[in-house]
Amino acid sequence: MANYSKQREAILTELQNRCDHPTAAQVYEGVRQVIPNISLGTVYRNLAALVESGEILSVSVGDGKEHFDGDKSFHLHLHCKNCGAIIDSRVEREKLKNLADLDGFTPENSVCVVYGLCKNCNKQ
Amino acid sequence: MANYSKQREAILTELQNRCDHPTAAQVYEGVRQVIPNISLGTVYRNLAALVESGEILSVSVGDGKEHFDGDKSFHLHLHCKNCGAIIDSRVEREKLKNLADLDGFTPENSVCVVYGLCKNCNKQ
DNA sequence: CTTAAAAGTAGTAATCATTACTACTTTTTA
DNA sequence: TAAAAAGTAGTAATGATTACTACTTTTAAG
Repeated sequence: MANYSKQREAILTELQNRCDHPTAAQVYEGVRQVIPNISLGTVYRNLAALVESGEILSVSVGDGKEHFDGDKSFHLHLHCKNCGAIIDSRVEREKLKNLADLDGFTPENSVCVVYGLCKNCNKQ
Repeated sequence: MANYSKQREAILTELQNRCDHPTAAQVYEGVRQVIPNISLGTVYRNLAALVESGEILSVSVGDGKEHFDGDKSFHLHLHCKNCGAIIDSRVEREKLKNLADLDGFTPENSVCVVYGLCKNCNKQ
């Protein structure tokens, strides 16, 4: 039934080859090295499909752009409100309690979002 | 030095009086009951200021809009990918490990973002 | 094979949440 | 009490994302 296209593969590969959290536009720039005439719309459509199929994660930090993450293992995203950096942190879950000692990062707040299906939507 | 205005107070009150996670447009609609000619721009500006000062939280779930939360105590946000609902969950932190048993919510993925200042930006 | 339906794409136009801007009002402070 | 500072309403502009159209690639059936 199809979910193959060299564009989608290039997009997934691009995401898995980098360890930051690129936006759609950044993924587009990266993939253009391989497929020069790929369309930005194609990047958006395939990123959405990859999120939907669970192959990648979408990370929203509130900077107006959606970020994407090829690493699906559980980790925190430390977002600097000054420079906008998004830093991965594999802190033990215990430390989630008081949010201290995050490699020099000074935490102020945290927001956790769990994606899935609610009780009502589960029953169809 | 100012951070008073009846508009800002009305916006904060609106957020604290409701227990959902309204968007800027929804806050605007609510506050208009009290200040009918308030401007949408004023709502955006004050929401940003309230987030900056730490009085409210911004919650991004990846639906293209920013949501705001007057409840700053730690809790999970369960986001249904079907109906878009954002449900509060005060699950014990232990359960973060396997993300099961969230009141009938079927979890697929989770993303946690910690806001603050990174090591570099800390040193000015 | 080969051909028609299905799925995907490039490129462009449209949408819409958010931000910027301007003239005006309220608050502060000296 | 008057001038500077901060905030506001209303509108215009921005920019990330989505929709749309004509075209290409893939799939599947005879």
